[in-house]
Amino acid sequence: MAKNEFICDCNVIHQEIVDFVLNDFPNGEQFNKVADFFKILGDSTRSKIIWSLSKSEMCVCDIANVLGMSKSSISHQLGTLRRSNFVKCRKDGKTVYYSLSDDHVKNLFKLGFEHINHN
Amino acid sequence: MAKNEFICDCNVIHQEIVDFVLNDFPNGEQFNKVADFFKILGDSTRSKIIWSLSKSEMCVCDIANVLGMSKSSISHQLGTLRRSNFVKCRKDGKTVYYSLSDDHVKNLFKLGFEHINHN
DNA sequence: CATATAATTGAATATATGTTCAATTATAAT
DNA sequence: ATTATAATTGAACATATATTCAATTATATG
Repeated sequence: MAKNEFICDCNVIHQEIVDFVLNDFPNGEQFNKVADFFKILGDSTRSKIIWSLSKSEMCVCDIANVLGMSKSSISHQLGTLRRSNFVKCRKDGKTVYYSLSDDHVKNLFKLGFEHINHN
Repeated sequence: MAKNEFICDCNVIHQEIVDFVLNDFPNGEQFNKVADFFKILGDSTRSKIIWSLSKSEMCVCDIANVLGMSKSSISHQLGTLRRSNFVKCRKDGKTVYYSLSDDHVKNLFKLGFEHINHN
């Protein structure tokens, strides 16, 4: 009994195509990682933060003012961005300054912007 | 009264930085579009579908078999991908064949994969 | 026409996620 | 020490989203 029968009630499975695609199919963990990576960019608040930091290093308060949002929500999002290595921070007295981790993110983000303005 | 006072309880706002960043800040709609764009890629099921379609045109049933998921859930996700123009489809009899809309998506997706394998 | 099947759809459910609010931490200043 | 403030944190809440299930549509075939 083919494993297909558990999943599908079709007769027209193109087995050779299924096999071809499955042949070098990355493992699930790979897909989770890519998805998690893109997910970070998939929120307008975070994308505004990334845009802002691509212009200048900023403290939490600056970002809150630019976005017109509470410091708390910005801080939560910065935490998310920090944990997924999109941004880094340095502390100076009571103030914490954030900046983009590297240009890689900046470039990919720009590609996204180009994309939406092209279509 | 500065508009800041509504948002922030800080004294150390760097007004010149805030102004500089606000100077050519895209409107909210732009950020929504970019975020929505990345959000589509930010799900492992959809990223598996995109990977699969980057290998070959496939019918719904083929994809369900490759991913080991129900036809219904795949069809729902294909609907999402179709509505946001990531994939296109053609009908042949009872079968619907899906493929990627263009190489742009494919390339951006590959960048994501490269990214996670570099860090 | 009646039946079979590939695919879609809508409703329901469960889970994930973003923001708010209140409390807390860490640092500076008096 | 006490007070003030920039930032973080956890819990609660509301919203968004992915999958399942059942029903339906569209096409092909006997």
